[in-house]
Amino acid sequence: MMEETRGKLLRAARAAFAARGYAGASMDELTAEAGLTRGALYHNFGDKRGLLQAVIDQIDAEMAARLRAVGERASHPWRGLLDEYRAYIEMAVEPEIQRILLLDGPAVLGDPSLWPSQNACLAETTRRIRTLVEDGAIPPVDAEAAARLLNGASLHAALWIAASKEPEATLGKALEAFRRLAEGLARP
Amino acid sequence: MMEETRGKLLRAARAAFAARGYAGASMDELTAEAGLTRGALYHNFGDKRGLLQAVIDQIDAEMAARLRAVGERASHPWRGLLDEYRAYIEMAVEPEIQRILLLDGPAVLGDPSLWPSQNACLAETTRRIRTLVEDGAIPPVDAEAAARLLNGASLHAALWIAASKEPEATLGKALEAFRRLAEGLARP
DNA sequence: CTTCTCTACATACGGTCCGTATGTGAATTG
DNA sequence: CAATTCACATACGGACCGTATGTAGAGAAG
Repeated sequence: MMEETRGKLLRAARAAFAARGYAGASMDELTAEAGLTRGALYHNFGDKRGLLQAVIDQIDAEMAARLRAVGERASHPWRGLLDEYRAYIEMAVEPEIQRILLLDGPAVLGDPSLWPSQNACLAETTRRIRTLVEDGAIPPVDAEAAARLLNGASLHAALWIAASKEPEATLGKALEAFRRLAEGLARP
Repeated sequence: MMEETRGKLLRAARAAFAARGYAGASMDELTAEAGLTRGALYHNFGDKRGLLQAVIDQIDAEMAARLRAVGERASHPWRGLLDEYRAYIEMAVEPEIQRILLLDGPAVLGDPSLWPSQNACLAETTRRIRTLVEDGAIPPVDAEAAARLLNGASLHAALWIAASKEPEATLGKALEAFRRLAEGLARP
């Protein structure tokens, strides 16, 4: 079964990329870990970049689903936006996501918005901002531009937190500063 | 003269990293381009990462100087902040800076704020925000947190612009959204 | 039932690249 | 003038990626 092979390789690749980084991950080791050889890998994913792309698509989809769930649980649309970004930052602190999606991904594959996965995370936050504008909850703004900037801010916050000695305190500072910035969107 | 050798290698490395990316740049080619061999490189910079570090320190210092110059030319402190970030975004669109400092740098060396260069750019914008707070121009805010988020937003804006079909229009959208976010800092 | 083809991998090979170990000529020091 | 150090060159080993080739099994064709 080919689908099973792909699954095994994806799991092994996620673990290897997360643990050693894209450049440091050996395809021989990684495939052996999955009980296969590089032949299977090149047959299914084309090359090493293709494998990274597949891993990223998977992670991106998972993150977008988590974001949407968080946003939908919120009592108020504006609160939903803040909750989503809090969740985004917290996810971006996870080593696997940070290493693969935020550091290696852009370096190897270039601008995330050009990825085939279409960057589901970005689409999700863009959609939410657009909804806020359409509902009149915030003044008109280019939703994609705002989402991109807020995503960038969140991502940097996550790098900061991950490298911090006191992650909890740093998270608090980052969230407070983020709220201030986001409120710039809410004012006329 | 050792300083001259370092200079030659740094120039060649900047060009090679910018053109082919860190992973794609061959140290044999790069050193040959400088009229030297890998021996000189390992003697002066330790390893490939050390060379990247040196290149990044150089670029970072240049950017910080440019930022400071822009900020000081401004008529008003708040305007200085906006001008600085406009300049930051415009610099971050330059292929050399984007490729080396923003994409490969974090992937290879990790969080920029931990770099020996101390990230002069971040220090510069942090200093400017702190000044605004101390002068009472904006309400109190954690200057480092705000600077990190705004830098992250700018960086993402630059990636967006660089990948855009119509960079000028995209730059306009990004700057407008950025102004909105920054104004969140200015309100009580 | 036989044969042929096609698929999904495995194996083999070549070339590139990095880091280190070693060599070397010039400058410096005592 | 001998000895040492420095700044760089050369040589070597090992790892890794991509491709070319091999192969066992399944299904189609006749």
